[in-house]
Amino acid sequence: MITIRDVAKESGFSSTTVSIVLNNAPLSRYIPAVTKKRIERAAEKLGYRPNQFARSLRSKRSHTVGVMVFDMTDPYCTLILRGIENTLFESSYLPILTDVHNERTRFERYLEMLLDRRIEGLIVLANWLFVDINLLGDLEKSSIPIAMVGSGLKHDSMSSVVVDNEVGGALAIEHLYSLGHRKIAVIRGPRTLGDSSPRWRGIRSFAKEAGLELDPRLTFDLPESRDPSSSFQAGQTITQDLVKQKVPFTALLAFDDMTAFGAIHSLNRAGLRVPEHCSVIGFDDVAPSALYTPSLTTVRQPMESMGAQAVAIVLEGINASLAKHDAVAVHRKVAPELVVRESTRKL
Amino acid sequence: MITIRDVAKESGFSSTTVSIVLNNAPLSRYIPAVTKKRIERAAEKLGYRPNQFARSLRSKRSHTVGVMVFDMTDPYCTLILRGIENTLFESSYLPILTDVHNERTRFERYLEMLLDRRIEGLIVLANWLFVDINLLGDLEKSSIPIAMVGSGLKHDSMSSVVVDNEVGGALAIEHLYSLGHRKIAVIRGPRTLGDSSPRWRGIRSFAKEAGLELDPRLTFDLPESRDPSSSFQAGQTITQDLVKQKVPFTALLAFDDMTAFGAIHSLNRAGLRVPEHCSVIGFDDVAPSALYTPSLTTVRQPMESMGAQAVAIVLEGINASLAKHDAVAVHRKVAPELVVRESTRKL
DNA sequence: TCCCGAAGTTCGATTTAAATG
DNA sequence: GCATTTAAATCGAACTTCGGG
Repeated sequence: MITIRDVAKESGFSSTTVSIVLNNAPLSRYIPAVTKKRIERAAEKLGYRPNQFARSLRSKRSHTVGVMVFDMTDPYCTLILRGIENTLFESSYLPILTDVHNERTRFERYLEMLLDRRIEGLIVLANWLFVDINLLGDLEKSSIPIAMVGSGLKHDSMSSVVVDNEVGGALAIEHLYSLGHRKIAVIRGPRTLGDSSPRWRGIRSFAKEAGLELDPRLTFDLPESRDPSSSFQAGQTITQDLVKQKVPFTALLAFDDMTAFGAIHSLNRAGLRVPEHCSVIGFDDVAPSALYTPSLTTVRQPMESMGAQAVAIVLEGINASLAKHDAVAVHRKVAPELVVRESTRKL
Repeated sequence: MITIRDVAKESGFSSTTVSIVLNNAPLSRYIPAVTKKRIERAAEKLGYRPNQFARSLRSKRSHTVGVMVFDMTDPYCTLILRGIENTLFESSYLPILTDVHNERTRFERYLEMLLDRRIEGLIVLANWLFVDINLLGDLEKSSIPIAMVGSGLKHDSMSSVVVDNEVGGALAIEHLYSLGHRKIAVIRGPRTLGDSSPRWRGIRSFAKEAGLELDPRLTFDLPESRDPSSSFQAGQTITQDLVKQKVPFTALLAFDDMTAFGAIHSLNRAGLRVPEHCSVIGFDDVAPSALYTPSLTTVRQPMESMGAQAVAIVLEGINASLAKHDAVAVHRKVAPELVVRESTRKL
């Protein structure tokens, strides 16, 4: 390996000067262009790459951001991760991605590993359940900027980026309503999931305003579960029961896209075609939704952008602490967007 | 921050002894239990965490493995990544995940960043196209163990883990044949993709053996593209043309699951129900396949296991180089598995 | 020679303080 | 004081050498 001393020897200057020149340090403005040229040429010639460990040891910076996902296999993560990765790349930060599988021990172990690597910021993708207060305590004391994506907990030492669930819920029901649907089945999210109640609030407040009645016999809750793909299963069984119940309905509003997939599956089994016999709308717009048969009408979360915003917040936090002003936590609520595809149609 | 010297002071021993005890170094067998206890207690009490930069600087080890994905949004990646993550976690290695978006510049930049961080091994997830010889050259000279997952290139300085495409192709056609199908449309992979030709070879050799005739008018190729989701599009348009062509067929064998989704979509549009009017089989068994309507019969790649195997190979390589024996590249071909679901049925 | 522990060097960079003309 | 350069201290752990019992 080539060290800074090799470059010093090759260029004929001291390693101090080499360091100053190659880092464009403040002092470098005193250094004449010829010297710089010679040093740069020497470094180039030798293929010098500074040792990051030595550099980090001295400077106490890692140029690294930790990313914790609660479950990678959830398609909800994919695009958010891409947004994160893209934005970090532009700033030359390297992400360290960890997947905690919704397990507490994994969470703790990974958090420790990340802090050991001196990550300068942390992004938490809390895509599904798992809201543990103690756990947040562990995070707080780390004193690095933290942003949570996709979970509504407002904590004042951690920033957050969430979709506006209330608006989203309203958007969904409004779409069905405007297509002429009046008997609408609703599958709400699990009670303890932060997204569930605001989304339901949005639905109810639109219904009230429009004079639409939501039949309690057509309203269901997803069960609690730490497995995101379970919402497919639950969507299936709930819809089975719904059909058996014989209370008529012409549309179904699902808590998320996975639930919608499960619902469509069961509707088909029962001989009900989507959208001919029943319209179905989801939430999220995960990647498979566009590829489904029929392609799914849904309320999109701008996931890539949410990831990008989380990074922006964390990077600002890092810069603030470098400049010794301390940044306060930011809470951003982003607007969802209705995406109309094939699974809904006029009554 | 608490340093080793603080622990030394607290425990009353020198930092040398502390280092020896805490790392369980060879010399530690001379150190009496009481000393160890006292040092461990002091470390515990102070909450000592060794500085990884200092440690790595000295030991020249990073306990880090690089993972390069060619396109994260490809659902094919998800489970492989989980397999990788799981296995690395067990060995206390930390993955650094990079997504090169199928772009050469990103590839180069990330490779540089990873090598700068002194990754001890590299896993490349070459899920889709992009086979560039020069690029492999860049990799080779890095002299760390490398394993490629999902791409068939046999390079003798890099290990690889791939599914047995020939067996897989045969499995797929055999399934359709055994259900009584004789007029089978086939959508092959892109010509330049490594997986395409062995898969086709498997199909043909089974057909030959079984006396099944493959009508050239029912055989198509996916176009080249660097976007994995394009195979959905291509599957759609090819199937549209196929239907228009009016050459009768009762089953369709798609290159991969995405293609199958596109095909099902177009069949539905044309009023052909799957599997009632046409059976469809895919390849890969990506996560959405189980959730599709109808759920997709497919040939599964054991992706999680493939990821795990890649890690195992790389870790072996690392250990070998630590022990000064040099490891040779390993090429593993793993067996695919037929997964029968709803999209195929007896004629 | 075996056991126990410490002093001092090293890893490769950054940074401070200081020396030159 | 100014422009230019550098010797030496520093970051925190690991390892080599050495000394005393």
